Amino acid sequence: MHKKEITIYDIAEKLDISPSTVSRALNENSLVNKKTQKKILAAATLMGYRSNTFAANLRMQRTNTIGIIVPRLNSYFMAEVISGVENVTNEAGYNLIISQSMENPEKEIKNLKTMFNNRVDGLLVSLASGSDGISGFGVFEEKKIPVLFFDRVPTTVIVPSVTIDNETAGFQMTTHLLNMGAKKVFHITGDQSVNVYRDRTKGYKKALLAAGLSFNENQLIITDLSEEAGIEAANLIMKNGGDGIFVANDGCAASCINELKRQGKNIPKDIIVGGFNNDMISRNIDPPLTTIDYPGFEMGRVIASKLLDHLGGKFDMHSTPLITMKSDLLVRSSSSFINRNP
Amino acid sequence: MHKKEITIYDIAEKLDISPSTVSRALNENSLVNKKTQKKILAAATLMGYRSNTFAANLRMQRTNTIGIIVPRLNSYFMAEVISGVENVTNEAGYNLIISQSMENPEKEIKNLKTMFNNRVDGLLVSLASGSDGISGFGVFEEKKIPVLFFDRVPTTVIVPSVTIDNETAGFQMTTHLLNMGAKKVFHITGDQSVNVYRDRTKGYKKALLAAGLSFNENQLIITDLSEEAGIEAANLIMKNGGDGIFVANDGCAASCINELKRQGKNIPKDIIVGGFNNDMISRNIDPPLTTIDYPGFEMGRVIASKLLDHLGGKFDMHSTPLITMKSDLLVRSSSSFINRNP
DNA sequence: TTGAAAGCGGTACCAA
DNA sequence: TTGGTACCGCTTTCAA
Repeated sequence: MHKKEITIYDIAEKLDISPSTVSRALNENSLVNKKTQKKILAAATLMGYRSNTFAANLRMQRTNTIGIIVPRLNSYFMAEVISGVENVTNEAGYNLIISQSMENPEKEIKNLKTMFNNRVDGLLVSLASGSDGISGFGVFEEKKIPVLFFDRVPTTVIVPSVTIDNETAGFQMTTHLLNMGAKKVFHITGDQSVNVYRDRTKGYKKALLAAGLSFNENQLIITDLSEEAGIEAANLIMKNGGDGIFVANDGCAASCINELKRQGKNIPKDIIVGGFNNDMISRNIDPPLTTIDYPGFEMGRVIASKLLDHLGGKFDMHSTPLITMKSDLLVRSSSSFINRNP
Repeated sequence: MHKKEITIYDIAEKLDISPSTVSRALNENSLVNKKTQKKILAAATLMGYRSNTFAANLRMQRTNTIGIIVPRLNSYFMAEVISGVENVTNEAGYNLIISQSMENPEKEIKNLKTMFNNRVDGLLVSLASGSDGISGFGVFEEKKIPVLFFDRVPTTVIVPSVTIDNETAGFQMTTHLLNMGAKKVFHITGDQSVNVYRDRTKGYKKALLAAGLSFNENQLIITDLSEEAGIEAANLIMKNGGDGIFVANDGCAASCINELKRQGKNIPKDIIVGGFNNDMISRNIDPPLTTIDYPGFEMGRVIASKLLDHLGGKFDMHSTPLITMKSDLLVRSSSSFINRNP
């Protein structure tokens, strides 16, 4: 059905040389004569030759492909990360194959299997909530296929991972809210089996403690961090009274703020709020949201580079498994009287 | 370095049967005896066999991989689309390889080449601004590799594509703004060589005409639709005076509204505004933004299904090349006095 | 219902 | 610097 593909044999025959030489020339192997190479390259373009990756992969036992599995593709943060990853892998001539676990550990294992069967050279993973980061990964270890975790990483084992210091960030944010005068700070967060949320909560509690405040269980609101959850949490806070909120992501913080406003609260006069991620939304709601700058694109570039460097033998990921990236507290009007909009 | 992989030959040897039979059994070929098959399957799992996709691909001349090229990965809309695509392709056992053109036609061509060399079975493309959707695509046509365009599609040729009716949406939005009492409606949009923006502008002009208004060149503000562009546009509108704005995306609309508010304007009292896409941000700014609901996830599912159906021979994409999806006008407070927040 | 064997298109070792 | 050739692992035709 397809027109016949041109192979190195066709080129070899036409030029009356051996396939080995053609192969070498095409791969810019320095062993071949400059003139022969030029001739071969010219013939290749002329004949419309394209290399067959599969034959090469089959022979070389590698694929030039790296895989990435994320909990969900459709978040601003993940989109940024993937953009950063693509940027690096594409540059380096690697293919990127993507899948999402939909926050489902079983689907994660299924995706893992697919990646494995597709012989990815390396894997980037951000865990589904509820996943331990162990089940399903054994095969990769056995076959020495490098796996690098990022953002949501396993915590019961030490494996190569890139994160930010969520606990410190949570501590900074909470301390900031307390410093701005909040007396009763709520914390809206996600599934505590996920390291990022658990650590942010840890930082939150630590900050309360450091300020001599006791932690009250009903100030901790555990949700799925959706827009809807923000609204429900707002209602809860209206009922229980509070003057500060630290939300573990910006989208949820935004909808929470809006609900509070609808109910007549003034932000930041009555309640001050901080989010997390520095999503586009944090800059554009009213008032602009104090948040933690968590640079997704940059993280994407970092994890891809680490993995490729490891594959290239430039350094061993396992020698310094735990990498922490910088994150920053960004103070905006939602938590500050001084900068508040008129 | 790697532990030796188990192949069908290993299984064959162990069971003292031929590789052909093993291959058949593994592929659930009905020719093989049920008992033999059971035995083979058991041995395969026991021995830790995994099929080598490359050998199979090489032999079968197909890859079970589809490619997607988008202008930019890091937008809420694209993230939704890709999520939808992944959903379908993963379900169907296809791999998804992704790349972004960074709005650069040359990079688009490079990516096209990579996809081609990787022998993708089919390709999904949303064009870089400035791309004609022709250069670089010839090889796909020659080799009969199906290419399906979406959102940003070629306009000088008729090729399989999935879009929404941008002109009608633009017309609806503008008409709505006029109906709500706006006398001078600005339009902030993107590169007019891109079909989506050009068509929205067409709809905008048509609506003005239908309302008996003449189109004034300085009411058309062409930008890159970034957050910064929204701010600049706001300043321009402050200078020239206007009481309605139709912005071709929500992010830019959001920052524009915020700048107008900073300069003392009341939305919607002084100026009413409409956006495009129904991004998360549109629901959470103040006031909530009237917009066009453009369901990205759904579009992702549609394009992936179409392409896979085509590959499966279920229908020919070329028989009905132009598919238009539904989009809806969502009226919110940014353009309506009645629903306005107190 | 099973087996033998010829490829698919490269790569790389060994010889020349 | 080049050529000959075995081999990567699977699928499939033909024969048994």
